[in-house]
Amino acid sequence: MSKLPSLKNLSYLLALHQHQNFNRAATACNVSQSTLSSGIQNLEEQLGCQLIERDHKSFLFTGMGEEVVEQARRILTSTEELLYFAQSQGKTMEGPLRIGCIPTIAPFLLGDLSKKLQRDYPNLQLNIREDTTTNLLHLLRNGELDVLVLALPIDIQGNQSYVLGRDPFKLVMHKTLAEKLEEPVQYNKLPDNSIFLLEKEHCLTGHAVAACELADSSKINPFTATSLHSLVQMADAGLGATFLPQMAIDRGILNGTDLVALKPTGKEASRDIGLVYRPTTNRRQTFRRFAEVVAQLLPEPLLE
Amino acid sequence: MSKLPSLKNLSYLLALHQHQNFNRAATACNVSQSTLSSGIQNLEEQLGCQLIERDHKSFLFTGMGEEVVEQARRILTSTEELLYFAQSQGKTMEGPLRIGCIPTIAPFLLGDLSKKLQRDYPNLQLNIREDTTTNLLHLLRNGELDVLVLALPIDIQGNQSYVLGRDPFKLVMHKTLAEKLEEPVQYNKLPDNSIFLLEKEHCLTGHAVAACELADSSKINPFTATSLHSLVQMADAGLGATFLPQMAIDRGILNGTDLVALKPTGKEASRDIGLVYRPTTNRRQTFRRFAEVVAQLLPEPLLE
DNA sequence: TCGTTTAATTAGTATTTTCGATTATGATAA
DNA sequence: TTATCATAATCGAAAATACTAATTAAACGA
Repeated sequence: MSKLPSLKNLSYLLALHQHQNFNRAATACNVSQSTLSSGIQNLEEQLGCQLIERDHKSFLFTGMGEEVVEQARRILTSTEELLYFAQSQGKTMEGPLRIGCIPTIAPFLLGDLSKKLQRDYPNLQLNIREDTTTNLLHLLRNGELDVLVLALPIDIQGNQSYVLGRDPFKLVMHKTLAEKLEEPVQYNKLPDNSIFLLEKEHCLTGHAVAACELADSSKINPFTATSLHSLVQMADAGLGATFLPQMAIDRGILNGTDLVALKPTGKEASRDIGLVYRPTTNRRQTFRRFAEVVAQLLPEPLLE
Repeated sequence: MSKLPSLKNLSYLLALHQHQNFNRAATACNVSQSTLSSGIQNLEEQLGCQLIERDHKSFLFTGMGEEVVEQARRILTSTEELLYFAQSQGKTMEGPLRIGCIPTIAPFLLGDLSKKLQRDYPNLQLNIREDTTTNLLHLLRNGELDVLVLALPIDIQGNQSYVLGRDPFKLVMHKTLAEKLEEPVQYNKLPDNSIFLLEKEHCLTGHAVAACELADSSKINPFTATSLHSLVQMADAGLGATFLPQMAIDRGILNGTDLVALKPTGKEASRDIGLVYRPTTNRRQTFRRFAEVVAQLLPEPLLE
């Protein structure tokens, strides 16, 4: 069996991929350009295939090169995790914690969360990324994030997860519109096209439609918003109603508006908030503790 | 950030864990005992924690040492996979393929399968392990196997899977017992304690009970068998009936007996045969092609 | 007590890695 | 056109490291 590529050379490859320039990559690695250059050549020789195409002056990663980069990133991440795990003697709630969170949770959770975590666990270094579910899962897979706070259920693609709590949906509309309605609101009392939702990239939309038994799509306005705040503004302008998560309402998203929140139809009109992490992690203890802290900030904590 | 541990030292640690002896481990690594010894010490220093307890003469892995071994095994496996992937230029159906298979599938599949694979893909080196579902999943996780052929549904623990085909259950009994029965067999026509099953370690048992709607446990004999062949012998001796997968019957497990196979109750009286692999694999193409070959050998192939 | 087996240690050697300087190539500006 | 700049590859010397053989020290069994 031929010799394994060295982690050092793999990290050179990653740096080169990131900086797309030998000198800058070398600087980032704290080595000379020649070291990095020969490291890459070495790697290509060991792997027996071309990773980058050199066309004098510049270069380009080959398809294989890109694949190797992906794989190498995972290997290096695992090794870094091993190192950190051992160095911290497996202690919980220490070291960097890279959290991914979706846009319909992040603004209503992370403020209080990071305040609390920084107070109670000063050795925990938080690093937060807000993005769509799909992108976050990709970053998790590649080891660029440690743990995700998402709305479930979703396809977690080979990761592990558990539910932290429930976040009820409320039907939000201008108070003048709400006057003649009683809870739970029957959607057929609403005019057609009067319910506004987020773009379908946001899982909130799907979850709300499912949980609130909003089968009658004629009530849904085809115009979609890009954020909860624009939904609020549209509703406040009297254009119609919308669904908002209780979390957002609790953090005052309706303050200064003339909107009221009503209970919608659907006996489980809520979304689940859950934690997702790689099955190969060695930080389950930390994630568990983290989960408990997050759960305390949810409208309906649900953690055995 | 401190320096990453080297793959070499990690492999020394794995060898030591495997051989539990510095000399033998060193020999296995093709290095001298002193090299391995200092490699381990080096590693302990880098990781900043004790991995093995030395009590003069002998040694013992610490808890942390065991954890590090687990993690290191994954890292090395990934790196080996990367190496092989690159060296084979990502070609499919080449190189070693380490297959795990359960005892109620293996004997009726692997003969034909390996013959076929060796003929069509001479560059594929098969390596087959037969064990229980639980053990196979553990070996898969640790990178000691590449792909599993199992009966689904089961908890695949963060792995990925798909179904290859269906394998119907048949109720097998002595022909004299079968004379007065009609298909599908109503279990209440059978005497109490007359159905023999495998030990509960075999998932076949659970699958059969569920799929064949065998709720009435008074029919099940508490004595359990350890292999399908002993079930056959017990049934042939007239002790009672049993469930066998169609695969086994097709490969002639009833030859030379006075047993007949009847259709049992249950509108989906069958188990699914599926493939399981790590989500981080880079050999999906190979697994897919492999799956197609396996599917062709199943009673009811089911692969889109 | 002596010989055996074990892992750690030591000192010398071999190998690998790294750097700085240099070269070669193309792009850009004068 | 020529000079200048930026890029990546190459080369030889220096530094760091990995490795070995021989030795030590401790434990065990005959």
